[in-house]
Amino acid sequence: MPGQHTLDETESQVATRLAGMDLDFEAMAVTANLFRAANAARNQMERTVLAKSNLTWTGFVVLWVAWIWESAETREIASEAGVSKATLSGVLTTLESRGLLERKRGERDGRLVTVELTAAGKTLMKGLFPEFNKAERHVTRGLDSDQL
Amino acid sequence: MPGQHTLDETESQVATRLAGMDLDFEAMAVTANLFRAANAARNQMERTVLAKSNLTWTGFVVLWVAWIWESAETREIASEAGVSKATLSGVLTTLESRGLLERKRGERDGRLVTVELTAAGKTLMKGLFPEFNKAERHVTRGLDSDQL
DNA sequence: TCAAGATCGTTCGGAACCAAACTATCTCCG
DNA sequence: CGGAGATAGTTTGGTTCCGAACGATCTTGA
Repeated sequence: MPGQHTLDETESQVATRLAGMDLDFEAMAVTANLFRAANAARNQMERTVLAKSNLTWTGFVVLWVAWIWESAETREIASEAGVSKATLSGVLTTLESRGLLERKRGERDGRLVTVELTAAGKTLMKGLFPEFNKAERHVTRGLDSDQL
Repeated sequence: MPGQHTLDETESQVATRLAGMDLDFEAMAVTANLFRAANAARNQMERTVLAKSNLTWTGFVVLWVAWIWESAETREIASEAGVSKATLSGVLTTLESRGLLERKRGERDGRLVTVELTAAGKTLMKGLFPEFNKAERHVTRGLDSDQL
């Protein structure tokens, strides 16, 4: 998990390099660890569980939101998934072309688009999610030390 | 920061939708919060501090590593930045074309490439990093509640 | 010596990602 | 009504991102 250098080496290098600056080293460490943990977890999940279904992390999250909410509006999915609407538009096109979900124009409001999983999409999530959760459990184990 | 639904609404929807499955809801919540926090922090930094210098998060991290270590080998930067070597190759090309860093072939080992900031790159980091750190401090404030 | 194998960075193809510009639709108000 | 402005999703252009395939270079062992 660490790079070429140990954490101590990095820390000492950082200390000398940034000497004399008015910095918050704790905030630095917190964000660094936050991203290290998030990145490690994401890569782990993508390589193990998700790769088998040829899904990216974002693709999975999008499917998950639509699955949980039966059907969801795009701006809601974008917000939940933490991506821009532009990105979501592309991801939806990808997933739709694989037959995992469908777009439907809003009837009351013609600007809106709602997303709904197809039968294939539902089947996929039903089988995949428990496995995903098992991996989550594995990944989060012993994570608390990194958080503090 | 939240989506269309409150956390409670989402939680209740999740509970009914996933009833009867053998799941670890705590692990689910931990990873969800981890990514929410990381994503929010990253977007915040990119929009505020980094956008002014036309840098992405990854670009900044790459510059940072090379800056701290005076000069760094690419595989080391990739590891520290949490990206693949393929990604790093592209990012280095981008940053090099902007005159912020230089690639140098290893003399002893012709396979290696070391990266070094140019004068412009050093000047940029010297001015940018304290500001970045200030934003980090702001972002990490009150984050601990999300972590637990 | 020199051929196999390991290691390093780049390239390639395809997806994710965003801001900004754009189209379509709805709402508000005169 | 009907135009001005707000809102939703898509397109565009350019960067990031990855795995796999690739050349170049080093190492190892016979």
